[in-house]
Parts: sequence; structure tokens; C-alpha cells
Amino acid sequence: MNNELEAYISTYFGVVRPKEIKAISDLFQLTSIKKGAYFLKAGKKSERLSFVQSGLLRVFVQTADKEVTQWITTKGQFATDLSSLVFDSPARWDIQALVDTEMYSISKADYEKIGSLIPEWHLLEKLFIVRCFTMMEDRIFSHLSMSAEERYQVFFENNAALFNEVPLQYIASMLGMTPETFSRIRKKIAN
Amino acid sequence: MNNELEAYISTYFGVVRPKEIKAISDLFQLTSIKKGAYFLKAGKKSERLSFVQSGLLRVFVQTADKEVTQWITTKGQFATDLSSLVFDSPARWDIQALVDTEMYSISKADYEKIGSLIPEWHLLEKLFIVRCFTMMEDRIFSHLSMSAEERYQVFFENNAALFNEVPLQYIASMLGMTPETFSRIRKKIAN
DNA sequence: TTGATTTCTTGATAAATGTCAAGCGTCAAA
DNA sequence: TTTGACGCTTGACATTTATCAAGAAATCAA
Repeated sequence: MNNELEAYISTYFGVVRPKEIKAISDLFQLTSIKKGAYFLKAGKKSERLSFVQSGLLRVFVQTADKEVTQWITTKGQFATDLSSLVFDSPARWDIQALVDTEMYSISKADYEKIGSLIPEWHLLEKLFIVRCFTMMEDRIFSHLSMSAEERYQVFFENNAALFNEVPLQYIASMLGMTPETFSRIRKKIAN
Repeated sequence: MNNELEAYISTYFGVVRPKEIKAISDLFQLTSIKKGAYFLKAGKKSERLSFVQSGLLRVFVQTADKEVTQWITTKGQFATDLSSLVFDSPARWDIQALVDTEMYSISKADYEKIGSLIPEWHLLEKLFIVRCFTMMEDRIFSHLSMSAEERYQVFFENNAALFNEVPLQYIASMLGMTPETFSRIRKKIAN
């Protein structure tokens, strides 16, 4: 399996022994998904966990009156509906490829095998999820304390490249504003 | 140790064997904290994980221009700065008792012992944190898709009792609005 | 390349929310 | 009982953000 995947496993989960990294990475398959195709449909069970190798996925949900983009998954990030994967509940998000996308993907069954391969796996996994939880705390804080313009600024500083790669309306939605507001903020900042 | 704590351990973590529940609960101490006292100070390391048995804690942060309430912890909920507890990083939140509060509290050192007492502990812990993560997803979604009034309604439906127990300004803050907006929403709904 | 489609921008206006200041009620300490 | 602190409400007004509609720009497919 691939060096880049092994780097993810090492970086995100802190697995250090090469044999173990190899054992985990062998459970992943490199899979491709075409632009517009769905990695996950809301209502279905999430059967796979994936790490994006190249390309982009959009996590969103269709509400009665609008579509809400919850996140855009970029290279190196994981994609799944975590609660659906873990609890076998119906997925709450649609996940769709914004461009042709390659990812390292593992089935739920194989994912659950990792625990028996690596003694401290559930601990490492816990640490990974705590990091995710902490990012969510930060994101909530941004909505409690910042204006739309401030949220734009912070996100742009950390994700500038994304602004050339996806329809801006999706970034607007995931920052909690309309495309028009987003556009006006950009205009204001440009001057 | 106490039946109520054992119920939390059973409910939140899914520990089933009575001996194990007992072993875990014995590591907790019932501790009291007076109204206004701090359970955690931002910048310090979070050394304890606690479950509120009675009373209320407010999780907040002081920014340059205002104080932001991130959460109010009620009976049965856990209190800590999770990332600080897990990674030994400085706490990002202040946690202060809103009223005299009793909680079952465990030190980080004892907490980390649980893994050696119960084989599947890290798995159970993971499931617990995934549930927390999912709640954060929902909360972010509420900020991406709902107005202040809708957030008020949803929160009120699920936490009506809290409205008689804490200064409403704190609820306003944790829902991402000013006390004045909060007050006007209440007036509107009353009519 | 061209036409169709989608996305982005802009203006006008409306609605939601924030800010500031004042006043009122409640509660507890003096 | 009074006084002061605190929290809530209200009004006037400002600012932010959303909505709607139109057109410009970019992208995609034939």
C-alpha cells in the first residue's frame, strides 16, 4: 500500500511501528469517485471510512428550504458520517465528490479489525476523535463570538487554496452565510 | 460508591458487568464546589473529569470584548476541557459553578487507569466521545441553518427547566445571541 | 468555438440582530 | 427597611445579514 496513506496513519493516529502501519494500510483500498458521484447518501448507513488522497468531497444536507454545506473534505482529511459508521444509524449527511476524487477507503468490517491488530488502537482512535471534537468546539465558538466577516477571514487564512477549487457558495454555506454576503465580504476585503 | 454514578457509567459508557462498574465508580470521588468557585481555569491544565450530580457549571471564555458562554453543564453531563485532559494542553475554557454543585470527579491519573481495569474501555470511551462529536455536529448545523428564534425554540424544547435555574444571559450567549435579542424572542413567543 | 448552464456579483430593499441607554424588579446585605 | 447589585426588559437606533432580481462572468458540453 501507499506511502502517503502510511503517513496519514502515522500522523493522525500516532501509530509508530512500521509493521503495524503496514498492517493497517493493507486494509485500505485506493478507490476513485467521479465528480458528482456520492460517497454517502443521507438515510443510508455509512459503511466506509475514507481518507481523501486527491480531490474534494462536500458534506451537506438538504433541508426543506435550502441545502446546507456542513464541511468540505480536502486532501488528508477523513470522510464518513462518524455516528452512522460507529452506531449503524442512518447517515445524516450526503457526501458527494466536487471533483474526481481518490481516497483510501476501508470497510466498517475491516476498520473494526484494526483493534485486534494493534493493542492500543482504540486509544489512538480516541485521541483522533478528541482532536475532531476540539475542532468542532472551535467552530461553535466562531459562531458564538464572530461576525460573518471574521469567520471569513479566519477560514481564508487557513484554507486559502480552497477558494480557487470549489464553488464559493459552498464555502459561504459552511461558514453560515449567504453567497451574496460572502461576495460582498470578498469585495470589501479586496479594497 | 453511589448508585447514581454507577448508572452514569452504565448509561454513558455501556459498561455492563457489575464488578467493572464498581471498579470504575470506586475511582471517582464525590466532591462539592460552591457557587462561584472555579472547577477549571483557562490556561491551566485540566486534571480532572467530572460528572455533575447536582447543580450547574458554566463553561465559558473571556475574549477581548466579551464573555462567551460555550455550554452549561447540567446533572448527568460531564465537565472538563477534553483536549486539555487528553493532551495535557492548556485549558481553553473557564468552568465555574453557577450554584453549589456536587460532582463525581476523577483525576487524570485514575482516569487513565480504567483502561487497564476494563479490556474494552477505550472502545467504550470512543463511543462516548463519538456521541459528543455528533452533538457538536448538530450544534454547528443549528448555526448554519437556523435563525436565533429557531435556535431558541429548539433549545427550549429540550431544556425548559434550565430557564428557571440560570441567568438567561448565559443561555443567550451559548445560543449565539445577545441578551436583548433573547428577551425579545421570549416576549414574542409569550404572545 | 458557441451556446447553455452555472456561478458570482451588484443594487435595492427588507428583515434580523446588535448596541446603547434607561428603567424596573428582585434579592440580599447593611 | 433601605440600598445597591444584578439581571431582565424595553425603546430608539445602527449595523449586519438576508432576500429578490438582474446582469456579468466563468465553466462546461456539444
